[in-house]
Amino acid sequence: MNTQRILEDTLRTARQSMTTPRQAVFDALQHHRSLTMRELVMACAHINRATIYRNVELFEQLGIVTRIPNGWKYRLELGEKFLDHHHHATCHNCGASIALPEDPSLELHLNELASRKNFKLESHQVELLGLCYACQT
Amino acid sequence: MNTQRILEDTLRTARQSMTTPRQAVFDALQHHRSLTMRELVMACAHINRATIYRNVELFEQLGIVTRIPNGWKYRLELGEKFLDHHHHATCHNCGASIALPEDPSLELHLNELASRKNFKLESHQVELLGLCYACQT
DNA sequence: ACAAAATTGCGACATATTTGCAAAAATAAT
DNA sequence: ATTATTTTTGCAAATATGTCGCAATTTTGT
Repeated sequence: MNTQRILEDTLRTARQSMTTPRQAVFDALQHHRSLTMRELVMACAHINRATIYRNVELFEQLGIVTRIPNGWKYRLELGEKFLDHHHHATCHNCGASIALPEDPSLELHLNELASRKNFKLESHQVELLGLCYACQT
Repeated sequence: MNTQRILEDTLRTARQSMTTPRQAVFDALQHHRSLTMRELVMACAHINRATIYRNVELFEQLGIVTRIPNGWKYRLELGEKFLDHHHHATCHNCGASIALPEDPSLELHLNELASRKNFKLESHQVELLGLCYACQT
């Protein structure tokens, strides 16, 4: 099933309208792997900033978009409906955000950690911080 | 060794002065387990906001303070000089930040994940998101 | 107690995010 | 296809968060 279809279905199911700004936000994220809020606003020229913020929040609730930690800020990425679950490493020299391969055993591990505290796990974030290969010279 | 002593030694070793604002920031964090920046500013009444920001940054570099992820924001906590390394779960109903027990095998796991990508790991953040026990009713 | 060095407070600025509300667009009904 | 209803947008202003230069104050080393 193509991504456009998933987007439309997700919105319809949640009884939300499909609008030009929403399409623009989605397109920008689809074309750029990940963006900061600022970059997203620039990528969606002509669309009001407040509208973008509101739609990012909506998309996050619907699982269309995920905020990934990046230092003490965050970046935006399409959610698991579109991209496989994964984590990121942030290079604190060049700032790059590197996608890490899926690791099922890590997921199991976190599930177990949560259940030991009677915590009902719904999602999680892992961020590795250090130096990417290129910056290790 | 008591915490006050560790604080003073850490500052002295780094050739930084011990001042009233720095003591206040440290005390606030020691008494409240974790605080948002806003809460810290309120807890340190009479101390200038810019000074608090500057000292938090200094403390972070010296390992006195750590920023822990809390949704897409962060909270401040004393660092590993004072508290054992641990992660947190955030309840997205009541907002509570729950400290999780140390888990050495999780640490190993993350080290391995990093080395598979030739990434030089210096630190990491793990945040579980979901419902705390009290909010699961 | 003194001089040198480090730190603070202030006020202004920059950036990020949120809000109320009237206008515009999308959806549902006819 | 047009109209009525509901949702969403744009705007402008408010709030929040973080940063900066610099003179005044505090701390440190002698």
